[in-house]
Amino acid sequence: MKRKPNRVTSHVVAKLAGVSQPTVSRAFTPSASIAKDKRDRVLAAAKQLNYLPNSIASSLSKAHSNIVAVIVGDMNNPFYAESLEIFINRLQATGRQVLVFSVADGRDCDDVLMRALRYHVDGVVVTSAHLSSDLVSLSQGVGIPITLFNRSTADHALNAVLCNSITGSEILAQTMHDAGARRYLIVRGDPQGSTSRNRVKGFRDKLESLTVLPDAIEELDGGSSYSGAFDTISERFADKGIQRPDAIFAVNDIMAMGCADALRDVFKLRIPEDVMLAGFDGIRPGQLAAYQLTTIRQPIEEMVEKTLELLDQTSMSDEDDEKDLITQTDHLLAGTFVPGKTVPSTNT
Amino acid sequence: MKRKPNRVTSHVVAKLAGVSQPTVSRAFTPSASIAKDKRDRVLAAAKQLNYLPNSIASSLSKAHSNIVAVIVGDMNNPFYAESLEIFINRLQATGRQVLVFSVADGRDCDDVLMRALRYHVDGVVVTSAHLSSDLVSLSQGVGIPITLFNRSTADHALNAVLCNSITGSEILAQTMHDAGARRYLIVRGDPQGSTSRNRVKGFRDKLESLTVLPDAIEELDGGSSYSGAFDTISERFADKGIQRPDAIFAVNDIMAMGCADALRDVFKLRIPEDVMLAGFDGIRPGQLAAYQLTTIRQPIEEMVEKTLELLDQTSMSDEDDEKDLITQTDHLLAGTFVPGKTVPSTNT
DNA sequence: TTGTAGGCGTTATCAA
DNA sequence: TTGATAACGCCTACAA
Repeated sequence: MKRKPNRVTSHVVAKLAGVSQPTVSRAFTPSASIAKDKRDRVLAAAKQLNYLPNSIASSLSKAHSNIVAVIVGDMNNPFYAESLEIFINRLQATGRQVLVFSVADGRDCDDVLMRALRYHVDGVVVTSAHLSSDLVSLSQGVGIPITLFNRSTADHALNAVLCNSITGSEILAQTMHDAGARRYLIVRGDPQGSTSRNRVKGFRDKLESLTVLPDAIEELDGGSSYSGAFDTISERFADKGIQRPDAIFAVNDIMAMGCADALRDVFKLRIPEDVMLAGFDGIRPGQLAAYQLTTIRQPIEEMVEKTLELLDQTSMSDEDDEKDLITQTDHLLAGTFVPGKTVPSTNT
Repeated sequence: MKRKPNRVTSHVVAKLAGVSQPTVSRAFTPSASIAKDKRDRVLAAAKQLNYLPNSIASSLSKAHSNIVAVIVGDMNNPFYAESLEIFINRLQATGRQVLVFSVADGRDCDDVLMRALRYHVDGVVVTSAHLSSDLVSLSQGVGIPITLFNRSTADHALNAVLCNSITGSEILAQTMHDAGARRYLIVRGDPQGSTSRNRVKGFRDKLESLTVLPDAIEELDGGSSYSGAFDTISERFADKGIQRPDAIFAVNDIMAMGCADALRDVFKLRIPEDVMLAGFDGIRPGQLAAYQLTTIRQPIEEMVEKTLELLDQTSMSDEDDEKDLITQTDHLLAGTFVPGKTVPSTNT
């Protein structure tokens, strides 16, 4: 159980450079005040010895770790893959690193969050799954800020950054209605998830205000995935007895893609001539030539920016005075309507 | 600059539980020998105080961090997104965390690797970009193992895990040849990358052994991306003067998808009737109804498993005796031929 | 600008 | 099994 032989620490470098250990530390701190020649001497010694400052030790003495945890759910949904990449790039650009965690589906999010907290990360971004309120209060006790991304909690216990699902869905409902849709099918995602619920609600409410009768609106579960939606459509359209919808709203693009493929390949239906289709998210593959979905694009870049901003604010705030806490709330950003080719355009 | 007020450490818990500080540590170590009643008392106190063991401090005392760094290149290529997810799941399952880094295109990989090394990670997985030999030797000096994933180095300075590109490409060449292809177009990826080079080589060599003449084989750059390949095909096929190929081999699926869309949507060509097409990787979107690519599926799960195995072996090995070092080499795993529908089948 | 001394929160060592 | 004590490698005082 011997220690590694070549553990080269700042002390070793200091000795070689003929300076004190803190001077080595200063040489690696851009803002520190140190004589140029000493810094050069230290850096030379460091290079010679293959010395790298130990960020772990640094994190221990400083209060923060320069690490942000990101908890992702379904990486098969390009929306989350794209988001993750942007988080990584933004954080890297500001000298921070990303500790990623993946949560299968439902419950083990708590476990994963606990791990993140143990690393004393500077903040946690949750893009998926539900947190138990125990864990939320724990994180607040420990003083690590959490921000939800693309979802929110009923009680607004946490900051959340989202694209405005309601207004987005309303636009899609209006567009389909204008294009002459009469019978609607909504393919929802996780019924527990706030995002799917809001999108469904926005869509339904808008249709209602357009005097579409409730029994002209059908709703099915698409499991939030390509294959789930594919199967749902396959099953629904297989039954020729029931009247088919002429407009389908999938609450996210990945499901819309599943719908599109089922409609075209299994039932030889044309989109939008036979059935019109809309999605939500604006993911890249949904805009490929094979799909060109009519959808709402989430402003991912801005959402990421906002999320990080909130984390920083929250961690800045001194938790001495409880009353001074930043109010936890939802932050809604507007999405962009993408016309696409899966709903006929009417204004030309 | 006051410290956080509620810093609850093992000392605090120890005091409340009426034990010594190391006993608290033991209570959180499954394998430690500690009386059951004491452990219970400690855990109760910990819960009451919202105490979580500080993994950063733990990493400092122990020699390792339980963190593995994964450097990803192009997250828009689902192959890497899928791989990353599997790495995360595997590592999480074994009690380790993943620090992800993203490398834009070429050069800044060194910077990112340096950061990883500073965190004294247990290992580094590189799925993209080129490492300077300086950095490689630095990492070896520091004693942190690096394994390449889906790429290799010319000098075998590092362990690498790859799918056998040569044999895979040979199968594709044979299949297309059997299907009656006469004029071939290879769409390559990064010409610097070992993976693209090997796939091109395997394909060409096989064609040569089938007595296809070199001037019946064309090669173009597809930039390793959907849009790059889309553009390349668009440009090439726009020129009707030059004879068109009747078979296209894109060295990865994401480019094959770009080729497919360009062929179908821009030039109204049918696949495989007018042009046959093959990819490589076996990514999920490439098997969607809209594409159903003929391709080679990389055994990602096994590749990940092997990669982690190599990291563990290397970090186990005592670096006292230089001679005992595990030999760095390429580890080739076999891919699976996926028939798909973009090359006509001939055996039925 | 530089060096000395102490602390960050944990695990390892060694007696008891 | 338990507790005292010493690392782990850095940063932040503070004094020179």
